Amino acid sequence: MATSTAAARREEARFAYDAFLKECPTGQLLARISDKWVGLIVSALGEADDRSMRYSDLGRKIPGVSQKMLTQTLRSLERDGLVTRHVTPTVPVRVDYRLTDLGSSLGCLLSSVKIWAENHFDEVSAHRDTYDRAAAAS
Amino acid sequence: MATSTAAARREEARFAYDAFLKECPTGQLLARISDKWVGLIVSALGEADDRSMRYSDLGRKIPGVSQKMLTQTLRSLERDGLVTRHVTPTVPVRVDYRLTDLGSSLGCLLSSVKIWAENHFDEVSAHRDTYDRAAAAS
DNA sequence: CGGTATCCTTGGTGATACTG
DNA sequence: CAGTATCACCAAGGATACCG
Repeated sequence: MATSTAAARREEARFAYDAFLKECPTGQLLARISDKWVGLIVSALGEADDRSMRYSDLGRKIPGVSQKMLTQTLRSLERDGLVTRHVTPTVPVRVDYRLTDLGSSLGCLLSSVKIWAENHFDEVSAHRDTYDRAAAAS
Repeated sequence: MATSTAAARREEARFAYDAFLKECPTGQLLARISDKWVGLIVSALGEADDRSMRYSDLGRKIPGVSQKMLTQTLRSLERDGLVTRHVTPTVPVRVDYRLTDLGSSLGCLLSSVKIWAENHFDEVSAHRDTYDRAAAAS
């Protein structure tokens, strides 16, 4: 029936997208890396002394992150082999997360992006003002 | 009143977060750069011959992107001065988006990240398998 | 301290249709 | 062709409370 046209097309589109993801896994990985929290966590870890930090220190260093996202992101990073999780079974448990060599290599790139952001922020800001003023003048 | 404790705390937290954004605009910019579509669009544009592409070519080159997201992302990039929008008023209107020098400098960094993703994908994949097998063995 | 489980809101995202 | 506008949806993300 024609009633299922939209649904069918939708399913088809989703299938095509999934197929794309399988054929182009790089895009998948790139999307993961391009995650907001991944960038912040990895660069925070990269700036740390020993490339390692405690869970709560990370939470403090990255304002605005919830426990959930912190844990979730760290888990996925651990799964991807970018960080390692070291548990010290003292009385108050201590957990450290440390960048692996793989993670460090990514960390270098991400911190260069971060540095770019720092260096060009005022420039971007100026462009925004210009753009907004032009829009307001309409 | 005690009844508004949760709401108050929430508002306070939001305020603190906004304050953070103002004090640390770099994070804001970093979050914007770390957008999924920003990465894909900028690197697509960076790989183009003249660093410029037509709207519909971009849509075709980046599978899975909707018109909405494409337009929206391009607008924000234009606002930030990373791309320019050039309209050729022919009969079927032709619109080209081109990376600015600022955008190109970011494009270099993002494509290095993309290259990293390509080079290390199998490594990450291997880590994932190991991790998943360990989890399944529990 | 370092999580996990639960609920709930928000907004990102896509489908559709319409304009110039 | 290149948008804009609207709706509808679902999953990401945050708040909260509870374990080890």
